[in-house]
Amino acid sequence: MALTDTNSWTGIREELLRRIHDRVWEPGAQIPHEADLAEEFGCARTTVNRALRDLAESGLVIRKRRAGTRVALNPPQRATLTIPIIREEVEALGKTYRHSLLERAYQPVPPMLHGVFHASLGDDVLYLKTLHFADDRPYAFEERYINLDTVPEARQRKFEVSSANEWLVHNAPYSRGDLSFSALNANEDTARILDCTPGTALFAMERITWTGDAPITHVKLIFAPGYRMRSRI
Amino acid sequence: MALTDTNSWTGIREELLRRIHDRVWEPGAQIPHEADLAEEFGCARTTVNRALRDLAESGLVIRKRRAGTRVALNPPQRATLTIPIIREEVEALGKTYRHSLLERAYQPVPPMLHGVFHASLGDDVLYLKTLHFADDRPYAFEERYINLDTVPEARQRKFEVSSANEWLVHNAPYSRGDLSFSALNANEDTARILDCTPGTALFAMERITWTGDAPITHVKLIFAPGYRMRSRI
DNA sequence: CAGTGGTCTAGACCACGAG
DNA sequence: TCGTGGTCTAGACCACTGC
Repeated sequence: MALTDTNSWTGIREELLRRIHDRVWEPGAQIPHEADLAEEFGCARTTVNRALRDLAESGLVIRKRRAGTRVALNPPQRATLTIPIIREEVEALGKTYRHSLLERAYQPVPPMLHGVFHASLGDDVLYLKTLHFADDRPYAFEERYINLDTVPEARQRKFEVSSANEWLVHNAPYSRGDLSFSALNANEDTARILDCTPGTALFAMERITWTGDAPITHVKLIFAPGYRMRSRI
Repeated sequence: MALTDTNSWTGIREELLRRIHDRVWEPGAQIPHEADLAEEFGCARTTVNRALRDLAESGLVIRKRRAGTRVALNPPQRATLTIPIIREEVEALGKTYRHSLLERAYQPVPPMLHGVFHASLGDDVLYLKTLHFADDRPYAFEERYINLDTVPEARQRKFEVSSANEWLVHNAPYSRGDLSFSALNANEDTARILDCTPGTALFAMERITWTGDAPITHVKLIFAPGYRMRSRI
């Protein structure tokens, strides 16, 4: 009866979705085995598997060996957000990008990062302070620490032409990263740099990336007032 | 030479990842066809396909028919963030959750949402103002509009015991949602409700969910000071 | 222990889109 | 147009885990 192709895995996925939405299968209820569904749809079990795997990835069903597949009780709302390189983000807005390196220094690991950059405490890290512009207006302020144990080549780079962001993406691929987002009030310095009033609420993103167990870099990005991060479920 | 199983799709994925990280295949370069890789690893093409598909999903390679597979030039940083039901988020922190309904009213569609809730302008929407607590401290303040055309049953619900959030998740599954995150300064009202100083920077999330083309609900959540949203790449 | 999902195979046909 | 990825099949064995 389905209008969709029940022979393609996407078609099967749509039909399964429909049954979940229409409460043919209640939340928490177990749904038929792959083998049964395959028979019902007249396709190979692999195809049903593909459809169910996709639903499981989006969190709508929970699959366990032996226990079968159940409709999720509290379908988590998963959103994939793409964090582009700032230059691309700005250019996608139709604006002209440029950035300016405010500071470049070798510093001891700051206390905040001791737990993370567990490099020998005497060692220095490369500290970079960058301001990103969109059409000559401040767009985001970046503070970055680079682990020189992991990326020694960074010593040779000035990061004036291409930003550390881009250079690292191309030259020190990470395998894992921790992200966090928050809101903070602009202090005197930040306000001056981002050209706003002290106290203004600003959107901030922090990120640490790792290659295996070795931390590569820690970045804190503070966006100019009015920034919104968007995503779609 | 690889230490990983080269017969499992995850093993193959790790080996491909290694070659990308080690620059065996430069960014932008084309990598061998599935068939060649399958031969090299001594496995079925399907298995290589699975590994490559996974890398493509995470944005590390770009696949096109006829054109082959290339290492992405600017691997976008994709993060999957899971937005839980607030009650679960609070309980996961080991705190006690409760919520309090501050207001429940039928209102005309607010101007801000005219473009979205293109219901006949005379129609009312259900407006809800809720405060979420963690251990009796304000956790998040929620303002919500519910489209009664889409979810007429909401009229019957008081939303005092179970929150609108949970009720909707269970009773009006959405097919699509738009999310945005921002920072804002607490105004007098918000500050009073969230028990903070006016002007404090607060983290806010807005979400509109749809079922097909019909909007279900618009929510704006403003979190108490100090909130961080975390994610992992 | 045994049932369920997870994965792999070898082969086939198809759809897209670059050249 | 035709090479490349996308998908489907029928069958098999395996791994996990609830019963």
